[in-house]
Amino acid sequence: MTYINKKCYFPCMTLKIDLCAIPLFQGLEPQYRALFADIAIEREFGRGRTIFSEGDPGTGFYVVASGRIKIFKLSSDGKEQILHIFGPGEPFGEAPVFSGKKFPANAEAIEKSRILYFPRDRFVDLVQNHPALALSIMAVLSERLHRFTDLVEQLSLKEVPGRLAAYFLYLSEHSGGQDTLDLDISKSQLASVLGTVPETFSRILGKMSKEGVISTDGKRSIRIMDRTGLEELADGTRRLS
Amino acid sequence: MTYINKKCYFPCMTLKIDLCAIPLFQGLEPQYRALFADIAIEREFGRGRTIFSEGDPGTGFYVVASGRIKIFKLSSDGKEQILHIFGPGEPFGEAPVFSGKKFPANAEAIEKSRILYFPRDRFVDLVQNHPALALSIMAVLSERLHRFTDLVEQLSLKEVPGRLAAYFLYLSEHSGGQDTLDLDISKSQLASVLGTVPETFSRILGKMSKEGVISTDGKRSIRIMDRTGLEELADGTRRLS
DNA sequence: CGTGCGCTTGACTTTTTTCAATAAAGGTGG
DNA sequence: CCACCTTTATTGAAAAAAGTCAAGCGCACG
Repeated sequence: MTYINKKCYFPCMTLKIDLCAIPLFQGLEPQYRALFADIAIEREFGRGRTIFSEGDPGTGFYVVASGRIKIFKLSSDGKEQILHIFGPGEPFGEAPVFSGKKFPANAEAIEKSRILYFPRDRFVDLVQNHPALALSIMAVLSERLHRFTDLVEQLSLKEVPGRLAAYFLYLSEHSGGQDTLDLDISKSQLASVLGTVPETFSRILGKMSKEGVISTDGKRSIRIMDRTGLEELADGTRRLS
Repeated sequence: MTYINKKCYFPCMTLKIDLCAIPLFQGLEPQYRALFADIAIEREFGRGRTIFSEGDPGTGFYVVASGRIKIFKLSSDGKEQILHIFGPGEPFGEAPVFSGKKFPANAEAIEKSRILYFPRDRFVDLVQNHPALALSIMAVLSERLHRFTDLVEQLSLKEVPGRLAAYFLYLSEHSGGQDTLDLDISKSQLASVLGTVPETFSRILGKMSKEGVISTDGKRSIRIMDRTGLEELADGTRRLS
C-alpha cells in the first residue's frame, strides 16, 4: 500500500489515502507509486467551496480523495452548465498541466471533500520517467474527450426529454441494469448537467411519470417502468405529448 | 527532414510528407522521427468520402497531410453537429487509441485530402519509449478538451447570435486581428459548427448586417464593422432585435 | 441552357426559458 | 421539539428563441 504522508503537527499521524485506489496510478509499480504519494498535498473543502476558477493558471492538478466536486461553466447572466461531476479516485483539472493553458472552467465541492493536489512541475518530471503513467493519463484524457463528444451530441442534437431519458438509461446501465435509480445529486444540479433549468426539468419529469415510462419514488429515487419507452425517448423515436 | 516512405510500385518514389511539419512530432529528435514515418500509411480521400464512422473500432489514428476533414455527429433524424474541422498537420481520431474504445463520431473529407494513418499497436509501442512524444500527445488531447469545453459553453450557455459573434471574433483573432474575414467553409457547414440550421444562420447574419455590426462582402467574406457591438453580442450584453 | 445545390425568406409550430407564486424540505438556534 | 429561515422543487401563464416546411432565387457545373 502506498499512503500519502502528510506533514502535520502530529508526526505519527498517517493519512489513509491509498494511491492504489486511484485508477490513474494503478498501472504503476508499487515502489514508484510512493514517488507520487510524496509530491501530493492534501486539502479539504467544505460544501460550496471553490477549488479553482476559470482563468486561474494551472499550476497542478487534483484527485478526489473523498466527497464530490463539480466542474462547470457560467454564462454572463449566471446560468450554469455542469461539465463533470467527479467522485473518489477521479482526477480533475489535469488538462492545463499538459496544454500549458489556464483552467477553462470552475471547480467547486458539492459536498465536504478531501482533495489531493499534485504540483505541475514535479509531476511532469515523474511522468516523463514512467511511460506506464503516461499511458494512463492519455487514457483518462481520451475518456474525457469521449464523454465530451457525448455531451455535445446531447446538447446539440437532442431535446431535453431525450437527454433525460438517455441519462436515466446511462444511470441504469452503470448500476448493473437496475430499474430503481438513485439520483445522487439534486434535481437542480441534474438540470444543469443536462443543459437546462430546474423548471423545464421538473415539467418533463412530470410528463414522463404521467405517460408511465418512469415513476418518481421519493425524493431522490426514480423507477423505470417502461424501458422501451425510455429508449424511444432517448433516440428521438418517441416524444412526450 | 523525415519523409514518409510509402511502399508503392515504384520503389524509387518518395512521398514528400514532412513529419517536421506536424506539431505532434516536433518535440522528437530527428532520428526517432524516422521510426514514426516508417509506420505511417498514406491514403487519399475525395470530397465527401468517409474516413471512419461512429462505432468503428479504433485500430489507429490519423494525421491530415493535405486537405480538410470534418469530425461530426448525426442525430437520428439527420441533423449534423460538426465537432472539429482539421487541416494539414493536425491529428485526429487519436482518442480511441488510448481509451481502447470505438470512434465516438464520424470523419469525412470536406475536400480532396491526403491522410496519414498510424496503426495503433506499433504506435503505442513507440510512444512508450519516447516520453517527449507522450507529452506532445497529452498536450494535443488537453488542447482538444479545452476546445470542447468552449464548444459546450457555446451550445449550452449562448444563443445562436452570441455563438456567431464569438466565432467571427475568433476568426479575426486567428488572422492577426483583421476586420475582413474569410469563411473557409460553406455557410451550411458553419451553421452545423455552431449547432444550428442554415435557415437560422441566414436570418441572424441578415440581422447582424441590418444592425451594422458586420457587412457581408461577397459569398465567403465578412467584414467586421462594429467590433464592440460584436463583442457585446458574444458576451450576451447586447441582443439582436 | 438546363439542372442541382446552396442560400435566403416568409409563415407557422414547437420547444424552452422566464417570471412569479407557492409548496415542501432541511437545517439552526432558541 | 418547535418556530423560523433558507434552499429546493413544482406549477401556471406568457414570451422568446429556434426549428420546420415550403417556396423562390442565383450561381456553378455539366
